[in-house]
This record gives sequence, structure tokens and C-alpha cells, in this order.
Amino acid sequence: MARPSLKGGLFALGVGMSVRQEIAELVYAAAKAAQSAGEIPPAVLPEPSVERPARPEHGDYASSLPLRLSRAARANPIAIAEAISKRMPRHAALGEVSVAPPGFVNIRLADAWLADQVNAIIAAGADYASSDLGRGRRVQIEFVSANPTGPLHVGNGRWASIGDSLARVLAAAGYGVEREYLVNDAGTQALIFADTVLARYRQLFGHEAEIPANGYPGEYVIDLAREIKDEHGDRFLDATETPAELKRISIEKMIARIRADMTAIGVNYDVWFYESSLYEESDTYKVAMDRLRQKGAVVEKEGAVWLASSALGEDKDNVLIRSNGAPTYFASDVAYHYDKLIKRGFDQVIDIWGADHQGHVSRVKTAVQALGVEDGRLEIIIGQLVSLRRGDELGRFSKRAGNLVTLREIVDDIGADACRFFFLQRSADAQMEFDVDLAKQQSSENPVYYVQYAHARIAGILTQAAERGISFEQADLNLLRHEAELTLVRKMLLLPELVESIAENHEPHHLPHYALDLATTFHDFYEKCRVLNDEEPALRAARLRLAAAAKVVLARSLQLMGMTAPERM
RNA sequence: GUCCCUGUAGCUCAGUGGAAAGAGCGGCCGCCUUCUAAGCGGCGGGUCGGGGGUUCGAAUCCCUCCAGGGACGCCA
Repeated sequence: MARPSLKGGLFALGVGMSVRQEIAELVYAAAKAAQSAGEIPPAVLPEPSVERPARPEHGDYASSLPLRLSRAARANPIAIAEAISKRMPRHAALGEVSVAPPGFVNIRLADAWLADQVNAIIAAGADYASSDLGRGRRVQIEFVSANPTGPLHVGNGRWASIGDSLARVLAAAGYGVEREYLVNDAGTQALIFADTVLARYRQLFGHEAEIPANGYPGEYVIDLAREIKDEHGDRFLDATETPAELKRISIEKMIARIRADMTAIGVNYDVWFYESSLYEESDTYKVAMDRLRQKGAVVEKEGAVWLASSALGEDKDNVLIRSNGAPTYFASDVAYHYDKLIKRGFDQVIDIWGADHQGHVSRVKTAVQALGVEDGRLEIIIGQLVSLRRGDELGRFSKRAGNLVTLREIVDDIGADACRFFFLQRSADAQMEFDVDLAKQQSSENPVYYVQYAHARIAGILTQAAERGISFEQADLNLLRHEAELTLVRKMLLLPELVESIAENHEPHHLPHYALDLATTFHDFYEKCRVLNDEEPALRAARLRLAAAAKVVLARSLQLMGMTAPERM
């Protein structure tokens, strides 16, 4: 990345940089200048970076560069810090720059500059916190992809919330994003499911039929069979084997339900990719397997075809093609990733899988590597599973056990917004406990409402201002000098940094925490600073603009989480 | 047995190299003649699983042990 340069002592503004980046570059430039002037001994400088001090007294940003440099430069960190602080380039955003032991440079943003950001935020509107970090690179995010053999359960809601928010953030950061759902319609489970549907279908006609040993005992299969009976009559009744058409119809109906469940929590996929298309509508599967053979990554033994993964650093080989000639799920996944990374050529592919697929990660990565895909283009996020708590009962509710809690059930009870917020709040790495009873309560202490309420409160103020004909197109923002006002601006300026970091580390769970923090700051401002104060019209206008900006940032935060921003509550 | 994730306040969890560890919930005490009390303020609460190491500095990195979850199929 090209660094901004010093021009006549005035620092050139970096285009599209976050405040944080700019400050880091300023400190770096100051250190360079101090070195050139011989005030700091020559030593290789660490990459530009600044920290966010935990305590407000330490300023808005802090650099520990002097501490990092002191050993290599053989100099006192305080002396280095002082040299840097004296050499800091001028910049409108810079306020007080101070030195603190054991060797920090603490930087405060200038009040006037801060207040001025209110205009910038309002001007950016719904695009606030957008950037061109991704420069249009194409990223595909595949998530949920639950087998179309049953309804989505609560855990699937977690991957949906994480995947969709990540997609929203990446889009904000300038990536070309596609959301994809892989429909597993080609494997053994799909067959068993279709067999189960056929058995239920026969039973509806009074025929003797048992669902397969490994079949799907859930009630929903009976409903499905009834629908098929109503729509297609008895045309599948005499089949000796489960007809392909019945399987297709059954899976299509399940997918329709899954799609509806996803829509209910605000998730819309760009592509529903059918596993069967790798075999039927294209030769992708064949091409991918041939490619592995060409690369010498395949061995044949015991009548089956294996990926020679043990030669590639894995603990064992894995079967690609069974001895009966049928491809395994693994082979499908290899072909699927060939399709994504080579055929469709996404710059980056992110898969979100549940922890029960964790053992699958390294072999897929190994296979993708064997296909010749560059390292780092495939990222697999493993999300730990969701435990459900009901009263004192704690456990995993599975499709088989029949005590399944469906995603739809929770969404209907507590609402899509609350679901998404709760699912998003925990990092994917952490096992999550979902208290069904608590979530179902519409508790007033619910953090979801706390955030949305802040937005609604602002909307109320702006509505009143409009009703009273108060205009605030123009305002002297320098009147914003109250600590609560400037703290609010500071908090709003954090969102672009957050979007940037989530786009890089793919950890959207910081979003709800930020939103909560922002809402707290707004509520504090609301308590301390009356907006519609008729005795001071100039201050009133400035605060109205500040409130309008806060509304923009709250709405954007909610939008990135896939939640609604209510105008009143 | 091997591999992956986790262990932070009573509970659910943030914080992954910086300055005195945070939030929400729960508990206790206060605040509505003023823009929405789904709000605000205050109090109490921690051997950051144990031990060792690296570092100017460790909840954060390394080693080891303990505990919980997950995975080790010609299922997906």
C-alpha cells in the first residue's frame, strides 16, 4: 500500500483510510522524521499501528512504538516518545499529543475536527462505514447448507446469522459478495429421505410400509407425503424402487421450506447450488477427479479410489470413489470446491461449517491444494455447536431424538431481530448456550430492544423537530463541546474501523457488542443533553444534527446485523 | 489413543502482546411536572482452570497438566 507522503510539512490525507490508519501513518512519519533528524537512533521501524487505549485519559489512540523500538535503537523509550511527539505532522484531526510512561505516545482527537465529523456522517448516510478495502474482489460465502431432509433447527440459525452478517460487512468493505447454499441432493442421505417419504406415502393409502431403519421418523415427512398425495395422487404407489421424480419433488419441497425459514430471518441467498448438478448438468465431478489423477494425488486400492492425502501430510487417505463406483460426500465436496475456486474462479471462498464437520476441514483443504489452488483462497470457519437450555434441562436437541427445536419456532416466538442479535453475539469459536425459555420471553431488559430503542428515540426527536418546523440543515457544530456529545461522536467514528477489521478477521460477533456500546453512549447523551431546547436554538440545531448522525450510525449497525431499525417502539 | 474448539464476575459471554480486567443478565439502593423509564445513576461481585516459560510488558504467545464439547465411516 502506498503511504501518504509529507508535503510541505502538511500531511496529505489518505483517501478511503480509516482515522485509525491515518493516525498510525502520522506516528510512523513522525518517527521517520525524527530518525532523519538524528533524534532517534536508526533502527527498523515496526509496521504502522496504533492502539485503542482502554482508559479515556490515555487519549483516543496510543502508540507503543517507542517501547517496541527501544531495544533495537538502544534508547530510552520516553526519549523516543518525546522525539516522536515533537515531530508529529500537522493534521486537522490531531489534538493533544502527549508522552506517558513507560513510553507511550498518547493522541487525542481535536474537538473541532470531531464535531465536524457529524456532517460527514450525515452526508454518507446509509453508506457510512463503507470502504473500497476489497477493491471489488469476488468472495463467496457458503453457509448453513443443511441437508434437505428435515427442517432447519436452532443451530442453523447461528450459521445463517454469522454468514449473512459477514456477507453484509464484506459488501460494505467493497467486496463483491455472493451467498450460496449447497443443496445435498445427490448422496445417500437424500436417497434414504426419499425412501422415507415413499413409505409414508404408501401408509397414507393404507399400504403396509415401514420407514427405513436409518430413515427420518419426524412428523413433517408425513405432511410432506400428504402434500405429494394431494398433488400427484397414486402415481408413485406401484413403484418398486423410489422414483427419481419423487426424490426430486421431496427435496424441492424441503428446500422451499428452508428457503422460507431463511427469508423469515432476513437471509436471502444468491445461489442455491445443487450437488446433483456436478454430475448431471455438467462434467465438473469428472473433470475435478481427472485433475486430481493428473496431479498424481490419487491411489486405487481395495477396489476404491482414494485421495493420497497421507502423502500430503494427512494422517490417512480418504475414499473418493467407493468400490461400487459411487462418489463419496468427500468427492462431491472436492468437485464442488473445484467448481467454486477454479471453474467459477472466486478470489476467495469462505465456508461456514458446524463443529461436527471439523474432521472434514483438513482433508478438503488438502484436496483443494492438490487441485492446485493457491493457499489462503479457501477459508473454512468452524462454528461450535449450540446447546439448548429449557429450564434446568440442558442438552442437544437432535432431529433423530424428536425433541427438535426448529429455527422457525424460535423465530416466530422471539422475532427475527432478536434471533439474529443473540446468534451474532457469540464468537463462532465459542460453544453457545441458547436459553429457549429466556429467549422466548419478551423481556424489557433485552439488549436487542436497548439498541433499537436508541434508534426509535432519535426518530421521535427528529419527528417532533419536523412537526415544530425546526430546521437544522445548517448548524454551528463547534457548539458541541459537552463531554457526552463528543463521546458520542468518538463512538460513531469506530464503525468504519470495525467494518474494516471484521472484513479482515471475519469475526462479525463484534457487531452486536459495538451496537450496544453505541446505544449506551447515545442514551447517556440523551440524559445529559436536552436536544429540543428552545432557549438555545443554535445549540438545538447542532444537537439535532448530532442526533441525526447517531441515527445514521445506529441504522447502519443494525443493517449490518440484518436487523430492522424501528422508527418508533 | 490422535486431532480441533473452549475454560475470564453467581449465570451467559466480550476482551488474543500494552497502562488499574469489561458488558449483559441476576442481586441491592435511588431517579419520570421536561425530547419515549424498552431509559439513567449508584453498590456489591474476579487466584482471567492449575503450573512452568518467553517478553520491558501475558487473560492474550510457548510447554505441560486438569476439565468440558466436537471429530476420527467406502454417512453427510
